[in-house]
Amino acid sequence: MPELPEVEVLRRSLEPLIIGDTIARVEVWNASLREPVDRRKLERLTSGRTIRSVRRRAKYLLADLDGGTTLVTHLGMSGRMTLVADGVPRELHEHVAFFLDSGRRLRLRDPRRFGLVLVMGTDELDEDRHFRHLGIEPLGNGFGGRELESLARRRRAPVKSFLMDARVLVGVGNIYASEALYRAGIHPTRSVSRISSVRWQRLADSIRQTLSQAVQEGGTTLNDFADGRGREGMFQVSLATYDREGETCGRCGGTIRRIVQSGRSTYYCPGCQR
DNA sequence: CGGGCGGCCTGGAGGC
DNA sequence: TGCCTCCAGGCCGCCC
Repeated sequence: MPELPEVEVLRRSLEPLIIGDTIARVEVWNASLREPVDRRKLERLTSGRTIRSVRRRAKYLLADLDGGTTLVTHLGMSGRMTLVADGVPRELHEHVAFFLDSGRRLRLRDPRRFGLVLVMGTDELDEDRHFRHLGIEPLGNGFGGRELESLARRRRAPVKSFLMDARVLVGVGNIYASEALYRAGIHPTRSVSRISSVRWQRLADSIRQTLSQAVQEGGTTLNDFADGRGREGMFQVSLATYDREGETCGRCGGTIRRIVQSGRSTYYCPGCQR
């Protein structure tokens, strides 16, 4: 579910609410997420510690705690993290919760259990197997057409799969890959070996624009997504192609098509994308 | 090695 | 109403 914009929206919403608060205790009702949650370690490395910063890397949310540890969470496909008062009853599929000194709890709900909760030393993040292979942050410095073009050298994958490869760049999932390609006017099946420098530049600009706009609009809520206060996003209204098979393209009046690439749906406009 | 595919889960939608 | 199949925003390991 959540791609870069959703995790960034979540991060921004939580940051002012939880910085300076202290984790009093942790509850793990169901440890079987994508990887088993290590209760002992989680308890040992988080309880009694104050939250000093809230960051994002790729689609991971990172909370740096006192004592040089970082709490890592990933929402998988269906995860939602919200801050509620202690007294609010546990919701369906609420698997893990952090009770804070302020009398609130940060809870993780994740029906499909593709999410992740980990804790590690802050200095271990870069070498950790979840992070070490990750590519460029598309909203950070050092991302542009030139970088994309050089990463594509000696590869021949379809450009849509390339954009979704976390070793290349992070945060772009199935929705934003389709949307960015539409804005750049590039056909999703085009091989990365056959894209000109000008079009790489246009694609990098489109990725940045699409992601930034989605963050501004609070992310895309198709089913589950909400920020830390439970507010849903608005970017689904701005989607030009995603989940719009058969609808009319706003630019050329053609019909949006759906195809399957590497087992995932891709949406595009045959008139606008070459 | 790059790239495609299946599997991990549950729930919602749509067909009959 | 129920039952079945298909599909879903991520990621990883396996295979060719």
